[in-house]
Amino acid sequence: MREPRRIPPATIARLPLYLRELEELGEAGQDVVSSRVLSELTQFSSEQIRKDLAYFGAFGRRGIGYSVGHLAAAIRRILGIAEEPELALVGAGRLGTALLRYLGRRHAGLSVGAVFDSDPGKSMGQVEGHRVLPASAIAEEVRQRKIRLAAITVPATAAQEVFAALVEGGVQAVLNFAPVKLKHPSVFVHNLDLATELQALAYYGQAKGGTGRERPDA
Amino acid sequence: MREPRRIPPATIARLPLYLRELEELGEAGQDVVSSRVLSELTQFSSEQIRKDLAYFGAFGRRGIGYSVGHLAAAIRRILGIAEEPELALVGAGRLGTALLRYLGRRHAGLSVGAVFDSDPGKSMGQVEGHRVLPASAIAEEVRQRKIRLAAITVPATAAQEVFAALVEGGVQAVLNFAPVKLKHPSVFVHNLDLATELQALAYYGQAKGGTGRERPDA
DNA sequence: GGCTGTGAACGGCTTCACAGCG
DNA sequence: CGCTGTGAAGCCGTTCACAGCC
Repeated sequence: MREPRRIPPATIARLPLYLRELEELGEAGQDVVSSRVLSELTQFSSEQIRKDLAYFGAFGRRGIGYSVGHLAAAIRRILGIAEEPELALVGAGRLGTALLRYLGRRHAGLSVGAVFDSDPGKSMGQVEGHRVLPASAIAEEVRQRKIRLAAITVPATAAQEVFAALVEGGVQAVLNFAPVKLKHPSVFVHNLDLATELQALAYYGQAKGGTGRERPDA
Repeated sequence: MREPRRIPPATIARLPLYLRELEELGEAGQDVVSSRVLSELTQFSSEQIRKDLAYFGAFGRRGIGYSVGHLAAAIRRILGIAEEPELALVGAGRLGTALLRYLGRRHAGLSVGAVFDSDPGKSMGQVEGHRVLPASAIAEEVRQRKIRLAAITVPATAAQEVFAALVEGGVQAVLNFAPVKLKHPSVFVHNLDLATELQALAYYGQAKGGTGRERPDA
């Protein structure tokens, strides 16, 4: 079975975590790894790991395990980070800068294609080594550079407008940190509000609330 | 049916989003809201909203809808943010500072109880109006102030150690941004690696990858 | 008539059990 | 014998359909 119409989103969300462990194993000199070992590292069941990978093909060798290097390369291809796609970042505030640092420090397979900010002061300068363009240039710049990925780290009031410009420029997938639910029929949006995450966390911090188990999805 | 043993995590994750819309409705002067209207605002189905709320009791009036104020208060109680619990933040870098700003700007129902950083320079100063304590003080400070919630925004190498100190201090729930999978049998952990999120996003930014639909879980 | 609350049906993800190779 | 790959079963959350109230 190769690449059915639709892969479970839960599977896609786990692939980067497998990749993270594979890269560590590779740096440690490991050539081969079994789903059992990956299971211990990631805390996902070994069957689940095998099933996730099987959606995309047969990468392992029976009786042996998976080649660390080959599997990592396969996951990068699947995720589309093998060719280092460019990311557009809108909002060069604290959170945006934090993201730029993350990407600069670790090699995630993503490059920063463009950084935007509506603040003229920031628009003139540089942030984390990237030139900052004015928000008014979003649509054109994104289109010209054929950027498909974007992250929005602007205040709530600006998010909708910025999103429209990104969509106009042809962006295909957006990670939105602003506390506004963005939606579009043909663009993938992942809304990730940090305040909301903390509020959900609070539930599990209550005496009676949490069972002590880890959250199953993350 | 009132408060069964275990509430679906997906339900808990949606409650803050309902709350966000309820607060906006309240500021707009709305007294009553139907699950239909909440559905349009949040993009979750009205049945799902009703079912989520029904886990905790019957808050609505048939034929009328839900009282905006009462429902908001109920959700705050359920999440445990009615009494404004304190949060411990470890790591006063870019991301940590961004989080502090988020919490300062919006009233999320959480207060910042303590901020820690291993950098002596930061430990002496203030960040976003909060005094920064040395990482060595984590366990004792958390225990003394009875802090149950924590966020970790430190580099990967420090995360495990910091986590151990928080657990020692008696923390009950942790939001971990470091690219390390933290786990503990009696403490709830939500691992949220931003680089990982971006890598998963890349999948949906591919030509063939995404169907254009929004991610169902967020 | 409108809207909530909820058992039943449905669907999708996970777990189980095992067949298939090395 | 070890480990992968996979149909089948189980489970959990969402959707459906409707009863119950206002």
